[in-house]
Amino acid sequence: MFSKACVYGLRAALYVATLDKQAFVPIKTISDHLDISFHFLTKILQTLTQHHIMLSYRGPNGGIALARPAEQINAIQIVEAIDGTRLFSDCILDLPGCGTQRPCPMHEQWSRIRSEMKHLLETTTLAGLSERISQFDLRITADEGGLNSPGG
Amino acid sequence: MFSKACVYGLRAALYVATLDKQAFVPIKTISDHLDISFHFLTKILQTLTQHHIMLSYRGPNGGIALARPAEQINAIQIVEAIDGTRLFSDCILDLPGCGTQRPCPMHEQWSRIRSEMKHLLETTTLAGLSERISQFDLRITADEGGLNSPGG
DNA sequence: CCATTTAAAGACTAAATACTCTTAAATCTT
DNA sequence: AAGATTTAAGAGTATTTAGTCTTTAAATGG
Repeated sequence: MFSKACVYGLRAALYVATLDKQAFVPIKTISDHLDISFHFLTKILQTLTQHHIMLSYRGPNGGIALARPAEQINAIQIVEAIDGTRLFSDCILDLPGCGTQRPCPMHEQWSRIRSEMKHLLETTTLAGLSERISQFDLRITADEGGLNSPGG
Repeated sequence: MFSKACVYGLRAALYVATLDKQAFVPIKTISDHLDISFHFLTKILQTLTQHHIMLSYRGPNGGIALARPAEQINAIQIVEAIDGTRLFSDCILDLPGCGTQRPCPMHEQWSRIRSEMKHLLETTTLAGLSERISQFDLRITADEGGLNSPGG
């Protein structure tokens, strides 16, 4: 579905959102918590800062932070920054120029699914996800329990 | 979304369905029409014959054919044969064991989309697609017009 | 100014995907 | 039996994605 980089980007951004601090969070802290390769995550977050979704700051007390309130960052911004927009535009049979003018036989049906997928990602904000996490003790790590569990 | 192999497999199976013949169609014919690498397509169709979705026959007048009526082959059978079932089971945040028991914060919403996607592929038969193609002169090739256009 | 902490940048390696090529095996025609 | 046609099988190559490692640059604190 999404690339690994995209999934890691989503998880990392969401993790920062759950901390709900003004301070910069070191990437090492995030990579440790989410069990993602530090160097790989650094690259992914570089992309997000280049797309003005996150801010970075070097040196002691540096790290990364959300570029704006979590209410104003939605999943699709992250997905499109990392994986591009092709997922939401390409024909499922990969035919160039497929559209209402010259549709493939699955165009109509697939467009519907794609729109719903896009709509979901557009209406899913980091704030919403973060709230859901704290409310139901959901998890964004690969470990056993929720964020508030021992070890989490 | 789907791998190239999967997309080619779908296109090839659909192409065979549109021919609506009992005869075996040489893979070369299909690869020429759909502009897919012959050797690559051969491998993909091998997978489909191994999954009993298509039949193959060697030698002159040989080729491949649908293993059963086009009404009984749906898109999901082809997708799962080539790309596996992970697309319809994996967590969107790639968390192991994500499910109703230990959901990730997107689990509920994503499951809905995934179900719709799966349902669409389950109810999309080669017969249905084939009918749509002939009815509206839709295309499964990368060329300009529909199947009945000059050159098609 | 120097050591330390942090991200940025870029080269490098590994694995997965997307092909290509060669040989073998089955089948048909003559 | 010989030769042509076709898929099967498997090795080989290319490209993309994933991940590692090293060096550089920015910022802080002493």
